[in-house]
Amino acid sequence: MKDVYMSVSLGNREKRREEILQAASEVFFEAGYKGASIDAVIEKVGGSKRAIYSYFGSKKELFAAIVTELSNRALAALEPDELGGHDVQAVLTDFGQRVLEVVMSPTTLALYRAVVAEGTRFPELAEVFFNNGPGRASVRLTEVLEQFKHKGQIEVQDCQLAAEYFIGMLRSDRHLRTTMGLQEPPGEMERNQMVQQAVKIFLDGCKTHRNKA
Amino acid sequence: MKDVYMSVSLGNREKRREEILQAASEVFFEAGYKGASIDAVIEKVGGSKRAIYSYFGSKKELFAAIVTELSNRALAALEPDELGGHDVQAVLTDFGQRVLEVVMSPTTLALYRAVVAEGTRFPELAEVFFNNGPGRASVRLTEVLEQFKHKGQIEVQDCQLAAEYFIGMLRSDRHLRTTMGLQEPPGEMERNQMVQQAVKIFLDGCKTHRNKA
DNA sequence: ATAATACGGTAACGTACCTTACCATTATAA
DNA sequence: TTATAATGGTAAGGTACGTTACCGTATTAT
Repeated sequence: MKDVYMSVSLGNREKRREEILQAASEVFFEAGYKGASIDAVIEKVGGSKRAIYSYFGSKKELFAAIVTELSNRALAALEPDELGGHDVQAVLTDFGQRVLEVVMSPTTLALYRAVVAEGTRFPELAEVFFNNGPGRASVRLTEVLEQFKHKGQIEVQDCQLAAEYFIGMLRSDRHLRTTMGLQEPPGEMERNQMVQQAVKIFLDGCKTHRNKA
Repeated sequence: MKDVYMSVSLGNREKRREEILQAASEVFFEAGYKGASIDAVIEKVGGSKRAIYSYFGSKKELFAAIVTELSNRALAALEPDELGGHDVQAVLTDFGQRVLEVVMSPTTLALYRAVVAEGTRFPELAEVFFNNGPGRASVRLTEVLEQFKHKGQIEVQDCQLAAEYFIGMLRSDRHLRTTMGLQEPPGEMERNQMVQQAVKIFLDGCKTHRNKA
């Protein structure tokens, strides 16, 4: 009996915590850290402030929980990096599509806004977000590029810089506009076009070549 | 006498307005829109709240004035686009250095943070910032690329996309880290390296070429 | 069934802050 | 010099919000 009650109790507790976190993230993402109020969270999820303060200790910790836990989930979508192909172009295309999908997802965009806004006041959160998201991606791509470099398929001075540049191309102004709410995130078709162009420039460059390899 | 008094009075008024704007921008950039208080501005610049409300009508308008006026100034540094060279590489390098200098300047970074943070709540400001800054840059670069394309010096499908990608490379993860306060802005030497690599990849690509043009 | 315990809701405390009404002080014109 | 207008400072109104104290309720073990 005890076990059952315990597990049910814990399950509910977990579930409730999750509900609060979800509602809170919506409020924080919409209003910003300072603009968000505990009352608004309660209005969304029901219950009382007392609950929030028992699950999370303070507004600050609630925000921290949102950023760290949502960052971890966003990371997950980028983690299963098989990338086992042998063709540079195919690997880059696949990787690019995945990056773009993650980066342009509403949750990631909201997280990005929040972290940029509060990064200077919550440096630990900025680090968590960066290491889980963009950092992880560029580290992984750097490794991949190193491999191709050793195999002689690409020529590049600094693989890390190159990796960051490839990802930077993908982000580009489109990400900026989307972040600022000036444009909707691209759909799958558009994302594919973006990736294709990026891969092409990244591999072949723009300069006119008389003798193609 | 009247003229003198008038001009002095107006000059002071302009000067005072500028002082308030300066102090206010520091406060807003440090604390964020919601976190900034008129009292904090007064503590920095002296005088009384009454003054702020007579120069600007409200907190919102004060913020709007900061974003629009500082955006305009940031633009100025990117405006004198001679770019008259005939060598693609030289033109891109020059352009890249200027972009990077502007983009990584403390003021631009602070503006960027503020606009990303509040963009969804102040869409007009996001538009002003974008059109004065990043938008202007990519429009200008697009024109330049079109020229080189017609001259046959570069091959590229979509010049606008290419332009955005070049600028995206320059921004890259470094801009992200700097924006979030995880890293200091690059110095001139580092910026030059960044530009150099970006130009190289943008023009030549990374793929190994057996027959160089 | 009853005592003990944890959980959740209400209400209040204290603070911070935008905004404005009111007053003093200074500048301007006759 | 004196009347008038405008500018700048003080203080208060009104609201919003993070946090916690207090109390009722439900849950658990004897």
